[in-house]
Amino acid sequence: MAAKDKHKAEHPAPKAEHSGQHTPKAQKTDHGTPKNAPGVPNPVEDTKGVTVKKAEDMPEWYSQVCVKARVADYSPIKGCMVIRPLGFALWQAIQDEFNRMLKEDGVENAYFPLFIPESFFQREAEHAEGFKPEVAWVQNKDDDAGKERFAIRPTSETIMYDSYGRWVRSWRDLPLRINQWANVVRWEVKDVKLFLRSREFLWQEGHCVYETAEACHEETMHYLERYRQIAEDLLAVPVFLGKKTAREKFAGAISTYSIESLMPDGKALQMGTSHDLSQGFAKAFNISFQGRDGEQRLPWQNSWGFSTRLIGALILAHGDDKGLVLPPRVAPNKVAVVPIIFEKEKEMIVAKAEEVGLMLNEFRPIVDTRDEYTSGWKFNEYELRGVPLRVEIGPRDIAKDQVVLVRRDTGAKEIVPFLKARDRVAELLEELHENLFQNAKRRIEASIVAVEDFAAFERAIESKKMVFASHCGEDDCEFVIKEKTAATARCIPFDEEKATPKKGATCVHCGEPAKYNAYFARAY
RNA sequence: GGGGCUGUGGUGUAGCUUGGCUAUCAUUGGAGGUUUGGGACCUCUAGACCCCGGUUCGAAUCCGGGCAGCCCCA
Repeated sequence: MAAKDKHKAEHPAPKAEHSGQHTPKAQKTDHGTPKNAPGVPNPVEDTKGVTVKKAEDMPEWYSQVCVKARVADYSPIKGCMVIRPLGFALWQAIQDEFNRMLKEDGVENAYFPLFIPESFFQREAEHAEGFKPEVAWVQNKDDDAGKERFAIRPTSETIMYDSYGRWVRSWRDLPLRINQWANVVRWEVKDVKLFLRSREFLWQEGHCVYETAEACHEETMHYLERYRQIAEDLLAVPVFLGKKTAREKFAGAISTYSIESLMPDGKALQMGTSHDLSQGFAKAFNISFQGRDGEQRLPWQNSWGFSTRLIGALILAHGDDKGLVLPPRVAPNKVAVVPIIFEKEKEMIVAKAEEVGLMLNEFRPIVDTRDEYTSGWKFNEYELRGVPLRVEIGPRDIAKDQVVLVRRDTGAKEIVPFLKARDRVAELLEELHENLFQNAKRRIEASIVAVEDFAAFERAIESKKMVFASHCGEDDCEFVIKEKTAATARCIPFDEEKATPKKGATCVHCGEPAKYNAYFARAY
């Protein structure tokens, strides 16, 4: 069908353009929405909607929502995924916001190679050991016999710091602050899941070098706060901030800090990490500088990252039995305008819908004027796809100079005068964000239980809760807890008061004196 | 790391136990018509046995291996 209508989807054409009269037949030929028009779906696959309830079978629900809402799709290779336009639009919205932050902070984007020489990995022993099980290697036997093999990056510390070693000479070169948007490969074998655990995923990784430990630590914390903003203010997913235990920290870091959330199935999800690398990599990669005093010194480094896993988080956190619910600030189309078309008034109704689309242009509306689908079909479609607000406009509304607004989160309908629609849409989108966030927050708070003995710990984990408990801080003890319950230490809260055990408190598992309080849960 | 379940048009399925003619049904796609305030209806049409090997006159069906998906345990 005509390419002309491509514009209708997201950029409604002015009313005047449609003032010419056509016969119904000609109209269909000239004005039908083209396949693959942006925003307007072309349902080539199953369009029946999600067949299981979220609360009853979340793994199946999650998979169906990803596939049926056309966020992502499976690929022929285990653990690899196709990110479809809707999923990628979400990623781009996250990128846009984070790039804005980077710019504000003065961190620059760059790009380093996908392949890393094996010898680079071995320079930092703990790092090499930590990533060993999941690195994928490239070795072409014909060309490279006897030569060093290459890793496909699971993370880029080593390849980047090799360059940094040559770039940093003087204190004047510091701080060196670079971010990279890239794909990485971690060869997971078990429990792969779209977005949440895949062999290849997209992420950003910031890698900075500082003159002093203080400056380094400050920015390590600053980016943890940036991640909180991305999760909570952009995606409406509540998180808590904390420090990883020694067992769970990044291989090669002295401290790892993370933002953690709890999904509705009781599983914790790490949504971003910021690592204080101290001087270990600087030593291993010969990054040094001449200080202000003329002495040769080692700099301090951090690295921080989040991935497309965030998309999985927002799907799990907000979706419902009808499908996806997109938090308004990342939704590529915040509004879907659905005209209620009646044959005899078709021209007028379609024109009005386009006028509404134009009025709401800042919200990138989908204006679905196709007449080969009924309005009921479209309602279901945009609900499945998670569009935050639906605007209905039919003959009754036109007669009364009004539109009908329907929220995706609550399903609440309201009628607003035509001229007030734009302002009301803006308000509702904000309310929607807040409502999603508060609902998730209440759910999470209700799912955390403080326990003092191990029997209660096991019961709580078994009933899909997150546990807050005192721990001795011993790696072995933490390991045994994992063996027994499959739960891992998620983080030690920042709040000193929360993190410090009561006087005389003992470890929830081994009974030794407690060193700190931490959150435990089964995790993705 | 261990165990289990599953794989048939784009999607969901019947058939498989007990091998046999043109692989069932619905939906989706295409064409046409009639419709449109919560997944409309009619007519015509297109489209599939995961891959490799074995047993057999004959395999979607039985056997072995592989690949992929899902679940449970650790």
